[in-house]
Amino acid sequence: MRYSQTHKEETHARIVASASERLRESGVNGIGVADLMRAVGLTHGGFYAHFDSKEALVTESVSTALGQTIARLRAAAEAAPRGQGRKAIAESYLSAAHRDHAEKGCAIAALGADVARMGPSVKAALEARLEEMIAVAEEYGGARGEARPKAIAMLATMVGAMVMARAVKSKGLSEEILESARQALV
Amino acid sequence: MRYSQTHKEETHARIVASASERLRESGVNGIGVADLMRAVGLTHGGFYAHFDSKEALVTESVSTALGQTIARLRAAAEAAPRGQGRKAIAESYLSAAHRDHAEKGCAIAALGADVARMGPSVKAALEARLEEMIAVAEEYGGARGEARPKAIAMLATMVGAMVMARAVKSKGLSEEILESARQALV
DNA sequence: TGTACATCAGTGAACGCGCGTTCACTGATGTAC
DNA sequence: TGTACATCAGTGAACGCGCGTTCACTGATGTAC
Repeated sequence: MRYSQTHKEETHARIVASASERLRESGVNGIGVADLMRAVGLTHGGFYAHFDSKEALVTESVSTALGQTIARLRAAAEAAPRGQGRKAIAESYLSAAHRDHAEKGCAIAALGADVARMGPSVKAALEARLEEMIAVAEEYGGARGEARPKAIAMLATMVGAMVMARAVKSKGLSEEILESARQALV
Repeated sequence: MRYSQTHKEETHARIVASASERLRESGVNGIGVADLMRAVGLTHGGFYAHFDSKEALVTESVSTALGQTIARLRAAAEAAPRGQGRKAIAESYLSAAHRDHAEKGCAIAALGADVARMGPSVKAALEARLEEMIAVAEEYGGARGEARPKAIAMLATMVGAMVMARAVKSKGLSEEILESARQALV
């Protein structure tokens, strides 16, 4: 086919963008390479011309997904009135929309436990993005002193609340979990 | 074989006890029925005499696992000096040992995202145990007023910190996450 | 400008293997006589 | 007490299917002449 010089890179990016959603939706072991390729209109045979392994795709997908989440949190903080950045971040993350659309949401909440069972390169990719996330939370945290541990604890509360809110059956308890976390992050 | 009246119940319990560890270790889609049965010295054919489906085993396994976690947290709180229950719960949960042994740890941190993708009966089983966990956190939370939301937020912080501490590559950041969550839950 | 050719992104069959589930069967046991 | 039998927990082969990965091949393209 020999398209333009950037054609392969564009296809690669399309695969990652699509896979990052499908993986968050189904879990790493919940969807296969063939389905991930089919989702962008390709066949599975071509997969290994783009990635060394499924794990390599997961690595890129997690990084891409978290990059988007970070951008969203930063945008929410910047759009908020002065001094309200922390609150805006918490409310953006702890929304019903986020809970109901894991495929567009935080990859730590959706795939954190899967990544914990994978190799060091996936964990390193998640870690690099987590450091960016900590930096954002720190910047808008409004804490005087101890800013970094407070930023980390804030993220832990958000991630844990999202995992719990999704794993529970009753809508009432799910809402209560999100609201409790929001209150705690005032 | 026709053993004693309780023989089948004992085998059933042995399968659940073993599976609850293997599932936390590997994730719901990371280990199969045959391996789970092999782990207790049985063959996979007998599985459906004990459970309607793999999902039914996951339901029982999650409930059993969380029952143990709740007992452990309660024991830590009861062993602590008066007024130190909350701190004892946080330190028990946010330990390096817990991070390094997911198979013996909290099923919400290990399997929460998997449960979120499963049917209502698994979610209902997790929810029932989560309510017990909230009750324990509330009892020892030491909060005056707003005890329940504070208990929920505490659990969210613990679960999220554990997920993040396990998903990260560097030991330093992992420790920092646990320590930040401990500080936040003073 | 027109034609032959080298490139290489993507195809699809195949590899060995494990998945969840079903089912006819086995054989050690407690019970009935 | 001794023997025949009904029970049923557990066995293992088989179902159709999907898994991650490999590889010989295709065919539309940009380039060289």
